Amino acid sequence: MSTKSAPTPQLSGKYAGKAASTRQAERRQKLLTAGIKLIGRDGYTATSIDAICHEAGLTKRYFYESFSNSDQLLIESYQTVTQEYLNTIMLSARPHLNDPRNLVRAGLEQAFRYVEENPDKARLIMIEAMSVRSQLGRMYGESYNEFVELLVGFTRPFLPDDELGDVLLAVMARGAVGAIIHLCQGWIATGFKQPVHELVAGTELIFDGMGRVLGILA
Amino acid sequence: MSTKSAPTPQLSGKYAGKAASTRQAERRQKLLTAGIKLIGRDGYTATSIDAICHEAGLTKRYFYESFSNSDQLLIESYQTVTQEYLNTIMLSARPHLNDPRNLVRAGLEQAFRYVEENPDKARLIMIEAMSVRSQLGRMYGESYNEFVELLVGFTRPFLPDDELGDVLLAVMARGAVGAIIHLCQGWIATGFKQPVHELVAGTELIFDGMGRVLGILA
DNA sequence: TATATGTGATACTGCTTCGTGTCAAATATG
DNA sequence: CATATTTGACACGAAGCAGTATCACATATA
Repeated sequence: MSTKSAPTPQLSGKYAGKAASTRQAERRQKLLTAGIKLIGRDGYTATSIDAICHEAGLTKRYFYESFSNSDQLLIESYQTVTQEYLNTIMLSARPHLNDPRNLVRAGLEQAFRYVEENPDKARLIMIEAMSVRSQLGRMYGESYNEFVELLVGFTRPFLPDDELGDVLLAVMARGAVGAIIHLCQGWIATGFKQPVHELVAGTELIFDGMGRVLGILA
Repeated sequence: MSTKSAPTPQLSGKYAGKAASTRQAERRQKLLTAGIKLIGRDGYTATSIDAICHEAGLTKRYFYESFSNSDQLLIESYQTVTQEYLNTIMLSARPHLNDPRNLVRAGLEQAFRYVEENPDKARLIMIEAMSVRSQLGRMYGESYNEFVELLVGFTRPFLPDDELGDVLLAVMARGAVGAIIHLCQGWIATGFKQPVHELVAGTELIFDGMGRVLGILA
């Protein structure tokens, strides 16, 4: 009983041909995907942990293996989708880094198009995330500011040396982000009735005005 | 037993010196006030009907006398507070109806000041209302558009005959509302750290730019 | 005083969800 | 084949809340 006492502890054994860490990562990903889908489609408060597990084809045990509660999943979902959203906008804008007007237009078009093509994800990051934002004001200062940083980053190269002040520039950028988000929220809530080009054109005019104030455009 | 069968039904009797309808209206108002306070302070999902009744000094029976469920109360609270919010802004702006710059400044100052002075109410209409907005997209098209109408109404007198198109004007106005709301949301979430004058100044610049685009300002 | 209605406190049912625990089947190792 | 771990299905207790009902007390009218 002593010689064989520890019967080959077999830590991190394989199963289904995959290592334990791999399996766990896959489960986590499944839960995240399921959470994004259900929370975005049905709303955060209407989505139970059981429902997410069912959608993911797993059981609750594995939910608590990867997340401590449903807030955690919402936060992670929010960050994941927000990152994806910003990436697609950046990719659309990047080809026009030297032309402010086309830069704005390309970015805005993608900002709205993504919402139309991914309504659940958009609902998640633009509407449902508020449920937890009220509890975690931090998120507002973290993941969300990336959007603002993106905007300021695109703008700065065109700025004259006027020195308007970083504070005011930041406020304007946050306001611009708010304009886009708010228009998307209304768009989602009314079933995407308004054509995308109208939203883009109107938002372009707002950016146009800010460009003039900043001394970038005529 | 038949002559006195209907024992003086005594419909709508008095109590505590007040008519039945008066008493009921007072109870309803108490519940509304309590709901605004608690939902704004603790969040919609964290506020139970029992808690609202306790805060109002009433019992559940009277909650269901005036509202069919908690969603109803949230909607009514939202509409009440939104109306109050718009009224204070209008009152602040009205003295400057002939001067666009001061009109904008006065309106914006009040828009932010109200939030700082009534954080619970602001949280209610700018953050918690989203909880039910996702289910009732209608609200977005009703009570909320009053804000947009307010803005367009203030703007129209200054518009040249350029005819930019009502559609684009509406999109711009909704975007401007979104900018303000979004800035307020962030401001609330970060505990009102940023001084109000910075928010006003930055937002003023956005409106300034829109004014130029619309041909109102130089 | 007697009766009817308004009021407040509280109990109760039914439902849902969370978070944890149990147990048998499936898959690995020796 | 024997043993250990992983997995899935499900059960269970605790808690919270919605919505309704009950009962004693307060206030009105006759």
